[in-house]
Amino acid sequence: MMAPMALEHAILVSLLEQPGSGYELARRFDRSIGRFWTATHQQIYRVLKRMESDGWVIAEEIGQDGRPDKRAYSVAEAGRAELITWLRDPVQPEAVRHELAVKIRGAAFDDAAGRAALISEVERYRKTHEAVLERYVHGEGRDFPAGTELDAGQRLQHVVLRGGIAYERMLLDWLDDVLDTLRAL
Amino acid sequence: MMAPMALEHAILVSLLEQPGSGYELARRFDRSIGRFWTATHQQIYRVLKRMESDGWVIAEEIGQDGRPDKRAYSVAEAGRAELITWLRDPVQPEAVRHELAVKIRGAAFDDAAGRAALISEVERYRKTHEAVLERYVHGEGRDFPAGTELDAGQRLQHVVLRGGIAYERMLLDWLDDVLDTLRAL
DNA sequence: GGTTGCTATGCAACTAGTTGCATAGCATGA
DNA sequence: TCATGCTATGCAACTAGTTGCATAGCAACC
Repeated sequence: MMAPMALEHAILVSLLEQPGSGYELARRFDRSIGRFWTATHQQIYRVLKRMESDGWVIAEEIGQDGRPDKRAYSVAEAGRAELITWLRDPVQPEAVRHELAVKIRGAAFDDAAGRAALISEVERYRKTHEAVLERYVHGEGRDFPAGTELDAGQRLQHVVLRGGIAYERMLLDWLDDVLDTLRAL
Repeated sequence: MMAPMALEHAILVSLLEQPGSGYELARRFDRSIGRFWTATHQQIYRVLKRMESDGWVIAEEIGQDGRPDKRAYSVAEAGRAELITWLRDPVQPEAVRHELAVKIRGAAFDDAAGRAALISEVERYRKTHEAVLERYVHGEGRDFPAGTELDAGQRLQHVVLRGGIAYERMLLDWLDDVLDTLRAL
């Protein structure tokens, strides 16, 4: 049945790192995991139901004080086996979707006002990514301080974070190049 | 009606750069445009039909010698107006989907054989991106030789290509980091 | 005369992901 | 007591994209 369905596998990895409820997963998908996979809470709940009925995960109702009850999920043996099979499949070539690049090439067909608007937009976009980089670098200093012994899982998390940092730095440099190019038109 | 539907807009940009048939567009989406937006020929034909019935593009049947006839599309006024409106909308925050990063974090839950398989896979992945970078650099030398006068459209195409090159270089460096990390586990 | 292969277009069924909405528990403060 | 806001879960309708398949023109080669 082919290889896709990466959301399921991202959830398996996250639940293996730390079991949790759909709500907690949704919040992780807004932070750490969200760096390389995104999903809404609706989709997460839907997929968790399917994974539960496939026997990949096990749910446990947990009563809580001072807040609503929750269903905490953890990975079952079948889920772990599925993950390991998937890990050994080749990586799918990724579907590129870079809207900003489309807009930059599209700017050739807009007038001076449109190009000015695009410059503002690129500046705004750059600011949001500056903030993202700052957040990553801060997280790196907090979670992986120099000179600390790290286990395998932490070293793998760290190398993925370094990828995010490298990406954001590359992006900021390129956005400067874009701004120079747009201003020189 | 919100802002998404970027495929339509990528097609508009491509047809403004150069009118052409669905087949020709599909080939461009395998090369230049494919650098920042992907689509299958089935989807392109489907979307072109919709764009035609919305009056964004105009089709012309062209009889050809030595090969089947084709329907050549060009952008209508309504399509150009739509593109310009879209260009001025804010860029949507992109949905990140980085399967390899999921697999790297997942490797913490696999055994030595699984990590060895991942190393091979990363090496293979690295080779394909080496080839991509080479292709980009070659294309840059061919299309944008140093010291040439470029018009606005070409300068914009060039800066987008530079982004692709910067991305691939960053990626190759990071993959080396990943390989070092995996081997040191 | 048949096969292979590129050009050219498309339908149908499916999967994945988005958007809008709804419900409910419980705490805090006005 | 009412409003606000966070925790927590979910349904329904929709849009976008994928996959598998089908058809046909025409050239070149065997």
